[in-house]
Amino acid sequence: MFPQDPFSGAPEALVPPHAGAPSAASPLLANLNDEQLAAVTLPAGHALILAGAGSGKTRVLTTRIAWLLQNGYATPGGILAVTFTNKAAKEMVARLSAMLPVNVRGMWIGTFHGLCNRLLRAHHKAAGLSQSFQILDTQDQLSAIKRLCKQHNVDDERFPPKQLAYFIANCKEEGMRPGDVPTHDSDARKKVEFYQLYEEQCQREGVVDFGELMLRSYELLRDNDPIREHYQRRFAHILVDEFQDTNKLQYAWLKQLAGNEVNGRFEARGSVIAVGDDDQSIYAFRGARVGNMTDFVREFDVQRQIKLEQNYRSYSNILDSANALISHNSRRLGKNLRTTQGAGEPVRVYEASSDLAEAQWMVDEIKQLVKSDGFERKEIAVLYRSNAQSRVIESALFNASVPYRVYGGLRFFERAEIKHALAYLRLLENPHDDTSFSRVVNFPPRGIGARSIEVLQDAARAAGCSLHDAVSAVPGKAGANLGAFVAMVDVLREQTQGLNLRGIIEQMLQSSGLVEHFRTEKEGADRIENLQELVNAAESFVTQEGFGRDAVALPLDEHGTPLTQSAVSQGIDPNAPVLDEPLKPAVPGIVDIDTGETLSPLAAFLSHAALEAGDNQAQAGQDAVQLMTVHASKGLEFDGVFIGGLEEGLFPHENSASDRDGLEEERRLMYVAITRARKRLYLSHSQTRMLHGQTRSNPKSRFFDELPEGALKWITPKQQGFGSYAPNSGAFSAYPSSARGQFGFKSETFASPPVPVQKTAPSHGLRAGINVFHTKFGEGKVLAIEGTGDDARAQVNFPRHGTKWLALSVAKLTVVE
DNA sequence: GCCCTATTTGTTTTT
DNA sequence: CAAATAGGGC
Repeated sequence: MFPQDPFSGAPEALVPPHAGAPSAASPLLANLNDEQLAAVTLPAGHALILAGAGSGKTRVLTTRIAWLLQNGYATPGGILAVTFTNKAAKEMVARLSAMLPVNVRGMWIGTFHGLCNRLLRAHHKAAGLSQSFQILDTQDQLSAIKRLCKQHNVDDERFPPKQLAYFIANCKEEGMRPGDVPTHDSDARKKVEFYQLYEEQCQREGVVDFGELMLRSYELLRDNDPIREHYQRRFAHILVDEFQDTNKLQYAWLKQLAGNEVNGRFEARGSVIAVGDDDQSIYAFRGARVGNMTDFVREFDVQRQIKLEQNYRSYSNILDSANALISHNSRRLGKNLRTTQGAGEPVRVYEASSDLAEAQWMVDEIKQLVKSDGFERKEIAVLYRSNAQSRVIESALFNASVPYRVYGGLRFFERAEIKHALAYLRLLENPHDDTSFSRVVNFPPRGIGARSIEVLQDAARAAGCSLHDAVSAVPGKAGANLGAFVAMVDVLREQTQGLNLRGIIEQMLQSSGLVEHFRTEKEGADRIENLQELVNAAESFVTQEGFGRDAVALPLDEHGTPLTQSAVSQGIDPNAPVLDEPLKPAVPGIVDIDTGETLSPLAAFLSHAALEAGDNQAQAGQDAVQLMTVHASKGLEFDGVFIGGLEEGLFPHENSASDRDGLEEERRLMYVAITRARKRLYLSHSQTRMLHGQTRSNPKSRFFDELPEGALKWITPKQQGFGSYAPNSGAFSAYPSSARGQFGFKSETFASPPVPVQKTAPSHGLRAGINVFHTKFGEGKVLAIEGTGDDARAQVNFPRHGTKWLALSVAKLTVVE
């Protein structure tokens, strides 16, 4: 029944006797349906769980882990759970700790890249890396590539840096080193050559990109028998979330952890449970391979497949629509969602005359939902295929004074000032990180221009060393300036020895001159605020998230002695599992459980910053309508969902509609969008749409033809002369009577339709400190005013777009009270 | 070395 | 239409 010895270290008797037949009624298993119960209590062995949208996938995954622990089938150290996003990983940890009083830190729960990072830090020598290697994010990678292009005079007409970055990432996802890439033509040869150069540069600088993180740890496992054996023995239970999104390399990585290839046949040791939904695979465009699901079944000789088809989310009109739509895809694993909820409201479909009218219709319906049906605004989402569509909707929502929140955009650790600060910190850890060096060598400006840097780069290349080491070879004034910079960083490194993370960052902010620089710069106020926020982020990283899942920071008893896991458990819950794993005492710094090697708090924080870009800080927490792309909505659910722009060329998108695979992915995307809705679903398309500055008119999406007529209700637009829905007829000049005022008018005067652009504003009513709204940038705070009349300019800080100078004669600014 | 203007180029996105 | 970038001028 159990082909391998899956519960390594556990006596055979502990293996549960049957699937789906738990012995005792455990509170853990309460309220699970049969399918879910079967999945949670699967016996040892590999399994594929096809989890439809809204079928309680995360719950099954976490309950499975808790069940294994509680019944002693596994110890925390024996569990590896891998997800794609930090959000999903966090969610899993949170739910798990709510279920069990177990120290979740012993478990390896995280993203693919997070776990790879952990693996590489623990075994950096075997992986050929320094322990303090830095992680390049996409931005860093691109600038590293641009630097390399310049150095080698690569023709960026023929080989745009972006394309090279894409090429390299692709090769790595396919598991190919430069030597493995086929070179048919001279272009391919050139690219591979460049790939090789890039690899050498990264190795020299001690940095790895995201793809490298995966590939390097894959190779580590593949080529190092003792390490692979160790982890294979250790991780008796491997659980993979969103399996349909794994790429080739990630699957290969999992196989390394799960077992060995013997005579061309894969023999697994541990027990792998893959959870996924082929119908929700929407990332093929970046290398995800749905085919991994069928490969998994074949190569792991999967005996058990469970389909979770019971949907707990949506009414049947919504679900029927989703089912009908997705049935038009070929090559599915086959799955049909069902619900016990009633039909619910029909799916409303609206045909608008223009994108403006469409947005206005959405706003009207949203207001209706909130007012008459008692929907919370944050339970209503507007989904669209591409980000460009959000603008009209934002503006319509704004004009109707409906609070909203847009997802997507710059995230915290991606902000320029934060990246500068991080670059300084990285130089403390690793002076040879040339990407970081280049980023801050002249920021704040210290008279080191492009010319000086060129000389330095030539010197570095000639000597085959890092920019840092080449500084002494640069003569003259340029050399002196460079020397001063390097000396500053070196002094800073000395000064911060022994300081805690907070101290290090604060000292860095001073010594680097960053704070000083932004203080003198007019737009600097909020940047300084962000830098302060970085200190806070570091602080909370150290304390609460506490070296987080990586640390062995144990709760202490009253004598300050670390508690063992079983003591912790017993102290909290008499029914808790007894897990007598010996634990190491809490130490400052991260202790890898296996190697005992420590990583400095700073190094840990830096990888955290690279691996988790942070939230895009929009005004969170408010009861606001949620705007996002369909991609971003995956995994979320809302009471009411609007899907706009359902036109040929847009959704399905023209760039994807040419081949069948592309079209099927678009259809899955639509499927994901539909299944986000719990109670109400609204679909719309428009006869005309502004795109790239041109009005285009596209026929309505073919997806409409694939939905069941019976579940739909077509709404004919109201007959309207120059009515409120006609474009440019005033739909957007009706300013709200509530909290906002048109710029240049006193708040009482809104009712009269103001013109969006106020040419002359003798007393414009703007002053530093008040909040304004801009149709593009959203809400922001006025920092300064300059000039008068037509020349008047205002400096405004927008949370999502940074600080801008806006000419008041041009910018559409509205005062927010 | 910085700032301003002309040109270009427009999916989806996480790590 | 509008953001990002490249190149020219100071």
